[in-house]
Amino acid sequence: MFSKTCEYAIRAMIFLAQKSVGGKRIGIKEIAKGSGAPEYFIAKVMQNLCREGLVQSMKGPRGGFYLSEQNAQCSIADIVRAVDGDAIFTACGLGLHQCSEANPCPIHHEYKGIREATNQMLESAQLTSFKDELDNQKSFLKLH
Amino acid sequence: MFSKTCEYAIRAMIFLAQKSVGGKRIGIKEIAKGSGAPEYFIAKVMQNLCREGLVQSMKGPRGGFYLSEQNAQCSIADIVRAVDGDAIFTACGLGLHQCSEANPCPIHHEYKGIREATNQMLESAQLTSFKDELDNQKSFLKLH
DNA sequence: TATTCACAGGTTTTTGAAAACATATTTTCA
DNA sequence: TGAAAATATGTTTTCAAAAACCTGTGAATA
Repeated sequence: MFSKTCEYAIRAMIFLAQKSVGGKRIGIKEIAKGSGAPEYFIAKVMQNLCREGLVQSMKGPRGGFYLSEQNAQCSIADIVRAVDGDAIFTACGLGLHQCSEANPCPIHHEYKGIREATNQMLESAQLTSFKDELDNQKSFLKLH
Repeated sequence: MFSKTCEYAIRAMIFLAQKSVGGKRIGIKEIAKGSGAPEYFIAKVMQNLCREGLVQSMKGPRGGFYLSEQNAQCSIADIVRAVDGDAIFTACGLGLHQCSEANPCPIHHEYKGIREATNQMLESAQLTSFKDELDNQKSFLKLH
């Protein structure tokens, strides 16, 4: 569904959503550990997300990454768009570039339904909504 | 959604479903052209599908690939399983191996709904059902 | 029965995502 | 104000999927 990079990004952002309360900064090492992603790799991904404004960062001692109030409202869909682009929201299931409503591939209409359901799911999944479940151990990011 | 290899495979099988009527054999060159896949690459994919029994083949002059009656009943899901394995039918949306009903990731329940809808769509999409639409130009495999 | 056609299948090459590394830059705080 | 901490960024390496190549093998038919 998502690229490996995107999976790392989503996990890192959810981890941040749980840990970065009140603008608290979280170091890249802790993020890497908490999201189960390679440190150097997730560092680069976080930089990109930072440049796109989905997350904030601060250098220096006691620095790290953190979420603004607005960032906490962002959805999984926002992260996916930033990392994987919008192919998942628009691309043909069979990889046909010329597939469209007017020129549908054999599974176009069926696939469209799936795609729309996926879009809606990803758009409505906000980072804020994950914190409570994680805190109450109703969901988990890693084996505990 | 699918690997590039799998997209080729699905397209090739749909192409076959349209062209191989009454057990008529279709050469690999025509399949490559008709599915828009690299010739040598799709040849290897077809061999694998043949070994798994999803398609039949015959060597020699006037040889090629063809679908048995039973093969024509096979679904997109069957092809996906043969090429990409069943990860798409079971894997966690965030790529967490330990994610399960008892140990759900933050998007587990939402994603499960999508996955089940996808499964059902792929299982019910049989090759036979595509031929008519393609013949009547209600759907297309390539730009015409 | 020999020739030719087309799939079978092993090997190699290419490509791009993923991961790792090294260095620069910025910020904090003693 | 300088040392240390932490992100920023460019470069390199690794690895697997994708693509290409080449020779082997079986079947049809003239």
